[in-house]
Amino acid sequence: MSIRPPLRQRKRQRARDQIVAAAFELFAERGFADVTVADIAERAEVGRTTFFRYFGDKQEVVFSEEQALMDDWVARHRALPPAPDLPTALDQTRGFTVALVREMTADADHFLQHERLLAANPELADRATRKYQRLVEAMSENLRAKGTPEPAATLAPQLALACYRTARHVAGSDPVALPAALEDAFEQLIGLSRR
Amino acid sequence: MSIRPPLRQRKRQRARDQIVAAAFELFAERGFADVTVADIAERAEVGRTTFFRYFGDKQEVVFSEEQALMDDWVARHRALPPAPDLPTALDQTRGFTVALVREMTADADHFLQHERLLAANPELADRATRKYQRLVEAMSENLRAKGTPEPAATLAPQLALACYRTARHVAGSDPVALPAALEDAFEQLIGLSRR
DNA sequence: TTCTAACTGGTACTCAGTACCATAACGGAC
DNA sequence: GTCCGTTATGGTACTGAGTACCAGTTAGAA
Repeated sequence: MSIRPPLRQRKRQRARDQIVAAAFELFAERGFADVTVADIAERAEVGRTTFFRYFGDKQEVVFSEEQALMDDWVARHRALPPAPDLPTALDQTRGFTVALVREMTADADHFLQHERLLAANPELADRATRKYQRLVEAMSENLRAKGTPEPAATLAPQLALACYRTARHVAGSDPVALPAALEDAFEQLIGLSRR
Repeated sequence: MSIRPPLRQRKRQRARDQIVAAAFELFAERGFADVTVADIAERAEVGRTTFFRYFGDKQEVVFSEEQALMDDWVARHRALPPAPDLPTALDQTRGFTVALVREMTADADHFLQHERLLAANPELADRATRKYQRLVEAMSENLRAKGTPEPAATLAPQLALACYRTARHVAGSDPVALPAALEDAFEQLIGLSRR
């Protein structure tokens, strides 16, 4: 007896996959703004209503995969050892963030496709910002739970985000240059201590 | 002959003010989500079309005053002396940001009213985040124009934003505690150097 | 006064997102 | 297999944001 999930669940997954595939096809053809939810539903061969049952809004489908990844990384972050002060927390966050970004940019094509969508649609970039913000807050929450005092628990992940944004600016949308730029930004930040 | 602007311009300003006043009244009465643009237009005694001529969307009216303030602060930032390296840039940015936040929180009632709106409406908080991000980018632009090298030009303002967010988390929505919390966050950050 | 440009508000439209409902299909019971 | 409750589906109908267009009005200059 195989461990495959029940039919219900498989159907759900298939419908979801169809919607995502249809959406990305259409976005690539016509751009995010010129695709309606009805278009996506039609190509995915589901009702318009069904689309909204799987995704809260049109933007959400763009981040469907990222969300799962992020949840995974938050869980991994929870397993990290305690960091009792800011320098320790920052160093730990540095290692974690660099690893996260390396994974995010590992599939360069996928990363670039996503980048292009965000670059062409400010509303999507805003949504991405919101996602990052939530990730950072989850990291702070984890640190706090393991005894890192305030404001270090909040500050360390926020500083990591600052480094990430800086790297994003310096490296443009080059997925290869991004990890190195991120390391450099952290170097500059930590380098404040050796002066 | 007085230096008052021509009638056209005064009328424009009055219409704009009426819309803003009507909007904030209604938001206070019913909350942002339960007020339609048609409601605002009606109370302001203008057509629905006119509303959209003054504000790009319903959210924008919430930030109408903040936007003018920010433009002003960006101009002031442009007049700051050059900062040739990261420590200098960070120190300069620290002073600037603290002053900015002190002004923002000076009118405690106004600040709190705004806070409540953002707290109750995540979409508005997102929009605020976008505004901050633009402010930070403008600051980076200024630094770059005056010769601050990368990544310091990008990093310094991003670090300031990290401190601000940290302060926001620590101080909650207390406008009195916020400036002090911000100073503390900067202390922690700069304090990395004295270790 | 007259002409032009700017401003206005109305109509009509598209589309996102929500509420509701009747129907179909899964999956467990016997 | 049959029956039944739960869950998923897709359709209809609605609200409200935002856009395009247009005809009428008004400021301000000639």
